[in-house]
Amino acid sequence: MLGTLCGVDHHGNRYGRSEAARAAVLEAADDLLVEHGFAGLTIEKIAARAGVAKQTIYRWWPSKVDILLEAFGDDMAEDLTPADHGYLATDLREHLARLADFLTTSDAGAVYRALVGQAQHDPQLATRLRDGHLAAQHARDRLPFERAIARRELVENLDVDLAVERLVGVVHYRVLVTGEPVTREFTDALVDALVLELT
Amino acid sequence: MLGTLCGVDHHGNRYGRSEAARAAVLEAADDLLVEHGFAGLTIEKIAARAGVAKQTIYRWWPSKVDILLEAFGDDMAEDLTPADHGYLATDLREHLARLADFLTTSDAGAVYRALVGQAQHDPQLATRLRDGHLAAQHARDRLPFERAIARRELVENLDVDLAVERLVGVVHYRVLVTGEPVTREFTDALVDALVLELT
Amino acid sequence: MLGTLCGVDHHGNRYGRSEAARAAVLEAADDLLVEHGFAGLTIEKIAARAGVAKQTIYRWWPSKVDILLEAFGDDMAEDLTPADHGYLATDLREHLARLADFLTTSDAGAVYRALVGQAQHDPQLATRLRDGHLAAQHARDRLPFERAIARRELVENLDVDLAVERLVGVVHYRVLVTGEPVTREFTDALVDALVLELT
Amino acid sequence: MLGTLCGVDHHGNRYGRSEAARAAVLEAADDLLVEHGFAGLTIEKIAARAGVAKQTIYRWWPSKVDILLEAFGDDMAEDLTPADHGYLATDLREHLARLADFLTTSDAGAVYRALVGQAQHDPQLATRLRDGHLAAQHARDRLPFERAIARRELVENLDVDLAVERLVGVVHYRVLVTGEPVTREFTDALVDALVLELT
DNA sequence: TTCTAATCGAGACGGTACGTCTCGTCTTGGG
DNA sequence: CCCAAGACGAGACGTACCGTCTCGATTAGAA
Repeated sequence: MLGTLCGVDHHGNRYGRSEAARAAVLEAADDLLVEHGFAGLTIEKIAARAGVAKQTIYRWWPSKVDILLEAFGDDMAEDLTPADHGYLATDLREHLARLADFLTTSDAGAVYRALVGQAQHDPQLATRLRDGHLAAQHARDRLPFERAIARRELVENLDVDLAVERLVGVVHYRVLVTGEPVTREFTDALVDALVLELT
Repeated sequence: MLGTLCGVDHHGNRYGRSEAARAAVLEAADDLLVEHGFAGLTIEKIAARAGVAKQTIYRWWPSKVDILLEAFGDDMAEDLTPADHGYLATDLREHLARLADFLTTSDAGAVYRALVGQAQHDPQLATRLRDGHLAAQHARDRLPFERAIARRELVENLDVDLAVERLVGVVHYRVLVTGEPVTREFTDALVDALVLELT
Repeated sequence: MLGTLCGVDHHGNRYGRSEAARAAVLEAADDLLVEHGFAGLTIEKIAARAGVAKQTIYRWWPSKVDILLEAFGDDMAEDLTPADHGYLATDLREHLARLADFLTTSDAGAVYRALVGQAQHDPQLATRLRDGHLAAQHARDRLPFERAIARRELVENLDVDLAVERLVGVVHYRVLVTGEPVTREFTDALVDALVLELT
Repeated sequence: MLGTLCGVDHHGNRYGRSEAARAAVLEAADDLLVEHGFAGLTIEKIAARAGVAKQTIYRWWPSKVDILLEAFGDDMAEDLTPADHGYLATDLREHLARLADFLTTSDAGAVYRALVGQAQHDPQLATRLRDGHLAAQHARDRLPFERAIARRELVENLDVDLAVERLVGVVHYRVLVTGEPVTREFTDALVDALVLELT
């Protein structure tokens, strides 16, 4: 949030930027990405759609991926924080199903896939994505395991990072590489196999 | 190979294309991708670097990803066909280590990552990539498991596809998403956990 | 003239530029200058009006004044070459009336006035205008006097340059500075006074 | 003059405008015109150079030519009021020499040339220039002739306007169009020829 | 041997988007 | 009420590539 000075609808002043313009740009970027894909997402079209001058975009965002990063915001944290059901298997089943849903059906997931795709060509974006979002998400992904360890459901010296990657990685692979559907049956089977192995 | 008619250095004839031009384009594309990244890979620059007219490129390749796909060629099949050591664990350990090496260090791996990245923005490319290369690779990835089933090392009704994805997917996740190094220790641990679980 | 290769209607080739594009640009520039003035004459609008890409303009003309200079072309030579009536007074009367008409009513005159105006801010344009057109026009302006000297109507040691400026300069002053109409009465009076003085 | 309230150095008060800001703007405009020419004279740069907000300029001057007009002020009246020597030839020689000097060497002359140049693209400016300065100057230019008529040096029914233009116009032509130097010899010759013809 | 048709290089063409610049307007907090 | 500061919508600037086109030269099998 940019502070109380920015909430008013105005055309700019020396003490703060236009919140209306900022919101319009983010929404336009989101819409255009979903409608026309990453290639169809140009600064020119964002500006036109948002009813905003190009210069206003360049003033606040260095590139279109910065717009997407800001539009992406905290969607991941909001949608992908695992709930605590008291059982590891249940926690993981729910969480992985949510992850699959997020990646394949949500608008935020579309932005995420575009960003990860672009990160293959842009090492700087890759770094920012990892530091800004993936690290935090990884910490959230660890929670079910850590809770299970705390309640003695799992052994203490478990390699939690590896366990997380063995779930999350497989789902990502389907989404990003093979493109096969990620059904509830698939994620449940993935979780069950792992939980069976670990306990 | 395009046959004996194409090998000569010439500026055109009515029965075949210039093999020299074809090779120059593929090499220029490869070089530019490695040097300047996917964004710096333009038809204009490929033509200039290859000493070839733009029209010659457009005549034979619909887009720059087609050039990359052709440059990518059968590198994957050559580098990533699993050897048969007689033991599932050994086969998988070797294969996964090769995969990690291919993805992170080889030129072909760089092209592969660029193509997968671009496929996030280009569903048509995604389809071609899957049909043309990923399906074949998946079949090769299955070989160690199928051989283990044949020699009764594994049960017959094993979900081989799932097992493959639980190995390959995790490595891809590290390479494409988190960017963490994929060490031999990591791939061995991945294989050992799976093999222990399945046998 | 650009040679026989340029007359064909095409979209460009390595041996010549598109005459159609060139003509469209010059005509569009002329039209826009007359309609919207020099300030409303932008490369963007010329391109749009001419149905031509901006790059095509930048390829051939360094700036919009170069377009005007080319559009101006040889209009001055065509319209302002004094005829020979055998009498100094008649020659000058006709010539000065033509000059007034050219400057105040013709499209080429509008371009000329814009160029002279712009030359006040652009010394390089001033030089090109003088070397390219004004010098030649001055030579033409001298013709009636030189013919009169040849036929002994005027003395041999007459300062022809000064005489020319005393006619042409006054007309320019009205057109460029005071904006008063330049009537036939005015130009005739100007000529008569001078001729009376010289003979 | 704007009164005693305006002389103080302040950042705003409710009774009048800042004289300091006004003077800074005029001086900055003058400097920028001389240093970078008319094209380099932008409201943005004037504001930056004068240490003044753009809005302050737009509040008081509709456009940059208005600033120049105000900066131009009464320089013409001060420099170009013909003195009375008692002889037509002397009056005119002095006056025309002063005019040439004013147009070619003074700062005010540079502003004048820029304004006349811009007036070729801007009919409104042309009108204001004529009504505001040129008419008054023309009246001053007539003075030597009117004094000569009064003292019977010239006939009463002389076309004074034409006579003025035949001197002033030729000098303007050299300055604005041909760019040739306007020497004392030239102006003297011009005057002498006219005076000889009229008397 | 000459003819013919496809390919080659070169590069001009109409476009689209880029990122920068300046315009003239607006909104603000302080004097 | 004026001032500075500066964000805003607007739109032109000159550049880079896009994908299409036209051209003359090159080439080798067919006539």
